[in-house]
Amino acid sequence: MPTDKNPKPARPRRAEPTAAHEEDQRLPMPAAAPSGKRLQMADVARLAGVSVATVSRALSGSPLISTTTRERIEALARSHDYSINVSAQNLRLKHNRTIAVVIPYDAGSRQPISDPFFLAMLGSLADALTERGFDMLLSRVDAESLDSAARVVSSGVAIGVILIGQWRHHDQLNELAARRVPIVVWGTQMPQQRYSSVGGDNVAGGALATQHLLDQGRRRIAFVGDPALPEVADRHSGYTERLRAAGLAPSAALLVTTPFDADRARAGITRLCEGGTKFDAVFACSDVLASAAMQVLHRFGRSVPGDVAVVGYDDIEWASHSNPPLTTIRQPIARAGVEMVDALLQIIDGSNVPPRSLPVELVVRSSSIAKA
Amino acid sequence: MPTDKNPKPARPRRAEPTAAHEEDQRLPMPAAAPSGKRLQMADVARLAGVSVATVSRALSGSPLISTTTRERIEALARSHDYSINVSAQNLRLKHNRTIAVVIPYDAGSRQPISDPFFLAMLGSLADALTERGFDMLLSRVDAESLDSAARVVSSGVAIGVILIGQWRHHDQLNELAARRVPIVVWGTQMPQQRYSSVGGDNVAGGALATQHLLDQGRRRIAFVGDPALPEVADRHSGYTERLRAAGLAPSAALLVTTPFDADRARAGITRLCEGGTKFDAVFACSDVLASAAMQVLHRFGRSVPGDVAVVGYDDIEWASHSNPPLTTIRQPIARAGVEMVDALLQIIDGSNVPPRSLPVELVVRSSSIAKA
DNA sequence: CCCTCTGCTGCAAACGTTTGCACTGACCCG
DNA sequence: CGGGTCAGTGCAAACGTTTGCAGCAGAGGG
Repeated sequence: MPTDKNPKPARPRRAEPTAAHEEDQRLPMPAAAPSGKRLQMADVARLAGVSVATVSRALSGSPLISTTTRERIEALARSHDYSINVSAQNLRLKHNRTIAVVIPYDAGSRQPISDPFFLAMLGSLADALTERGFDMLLSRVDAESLDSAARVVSSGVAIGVILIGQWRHHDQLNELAARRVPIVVWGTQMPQQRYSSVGGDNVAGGALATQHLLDQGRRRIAFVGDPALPEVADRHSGYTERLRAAGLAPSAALLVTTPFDADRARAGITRLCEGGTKFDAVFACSDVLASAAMQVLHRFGRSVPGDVAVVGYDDIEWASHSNPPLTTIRQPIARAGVEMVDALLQIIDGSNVPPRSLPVELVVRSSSIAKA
Repeated sequence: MPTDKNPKPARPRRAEPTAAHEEDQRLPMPAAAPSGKRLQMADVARLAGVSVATVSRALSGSPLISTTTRERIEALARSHDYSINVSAQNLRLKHNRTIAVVIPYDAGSRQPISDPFFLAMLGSLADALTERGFDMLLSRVDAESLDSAARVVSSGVAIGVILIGQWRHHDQLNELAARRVPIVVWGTQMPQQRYSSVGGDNVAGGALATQHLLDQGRRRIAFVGDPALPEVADRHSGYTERLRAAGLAPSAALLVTTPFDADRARAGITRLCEGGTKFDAVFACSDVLASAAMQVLHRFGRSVPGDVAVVGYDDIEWASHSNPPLTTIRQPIARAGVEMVDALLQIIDGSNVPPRSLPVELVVRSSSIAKA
């Protein structure tokens, strides 16, 4: 009974005639009425015989409402499956529970959304946000105009931004932070950084991988990645540091500079194989790159790990399924999601959150272990 | 000059005193004011010396506004980086540009969000939605109470739902559709289906894979997957159909029933290998499953493709990098995103969209080709 | 019997847009 | 010069909530 028997004729509100019988014949309506009309708080109030204020308070759990009334209203709302209009609520509250996750779309340095590591991170964030009762708005923005990411918060759609994606956009990010846009980015800490970041400990990761290869008796370790990217730079410094500690000099000939893109990586590694440089190991800055390396090596008839030991980075799902299973540096993906959400929430509360670095871990599988 | 020289003293609106100098000292404010105060349409109007109505029209491109005025206002808005309050707009317009993408979280039949195929689909949807100017709200909901997915639209947060994920929730979905929730699901068409779906042509996919293996001279083809899932059932029927056409009888001993989960798949295939059943090929219902199969086969000393040919499904990124590269059925992921968005938009416009089936394609790589 | 207090509830004013309608000049035509 | 059209603008009423404040009934104390 949508229309109660309450007289109250002086109610020129709006049409809403013939409420009931227009919900199964939707042809007459040109394009509107995807769902007839949704009922709102006022309807619930009428049904319950109370005012909207009471309904509002009841549903929000205000202590001002008696338990009996609250329960009656809750039951009513549920049975009519009423759900509160979030736009109106957000407008009134000047607040919401949405976090924007943006993946910069960088036409230049290719790391399209298909990269499994990013996608896994996305999953992790989705879980972390759901866990804490936030909605996740996923956006793809042009990396060149990152501040369009700020719009999502300045327009009140979301209360903060989590940025994942390889970045060389330090300055833009600093500017965003200066404009008080709550933001957390996945990446390495950089000098003069005014925004918050969460990332794996890339220096340690690079060192771990390199040391492991050295421990296997490898001496000529190729490095695959683009040191122009901050995270890769850190991994590279861990790499050189370990080499030096072992009394070895890093060789430029062993550096394969390539973005996080399988095709480009294959090309680079092919050049390495074709060149005269000898090498007995590869440290690749992502598992995708390591996979590319293994493919090329296979094509050149060099066995893994017999002739060349390979270590990757990230420990994506695939790493354990590859043939041979890939030794790699595990990034704490699940924890990363939680930490980023935590950090962002603190920033929104006004705290100043210093960059965090999460521990990484060497996962030894067979791609780096000589059978001998 | 935030406060203009316009007298207008009778304006008891709200505080907003000392507008300028409270934006860099935010300590006094307890927890609010993460960004001072954001300026709104009224501010822009004041700055421009016009009414809010004019600003609203100018920014929305109404033809009622003269070009000069519009440009002046646009410039003003941009320079003060004003962005319109979306909550207010949505409230007034009773409409928005957000689509919810939900990935059911099914504790039972495991296909966690880490599955690369789903993640790729997510990326595809993100791109398709961005393309068309929609925001994407990503939700994880318990598959058992799928109708909580309806809340997102009945509360006005989104105007429609795209559901991706393996499902055995036909009835719940029918009920959602009956409640006029605009929804599109990724999957196979089923009898008595009242909701819209988009999916690959699973029967054809199963047939394609099977025929290919038959063409390679394989006769005892194991099927890996769980035919209780509608999509897998279709693939299985394509498989049996081709077998029969070749004069072979499908054997229950060659069916490895397993969910889309690498560990469970490994266990199942291990049992197959240990059992006495002979087989010379594997058709796995996802690339992840195929990968698991190849691992187990390797462990049992059976070569791929020499002893056993393997064909997967999906053609995820990994498939081409595997060793040996995996023959597989390619699902048109990029197109899937576009089609689902299209379908949903049509539904929202009131059309009735029949289920769509997208063509799949056999991608031959070395995992199925005997070197002989 | 009056007053206060407590425990609920309702009224009405925001929140920041959009848009129907009314209005104002300017211009043109007869 | 009157009347009509027209382009451009402003007023004010929604949109569906939340919440400060006021009201009101009943209990209890003086």
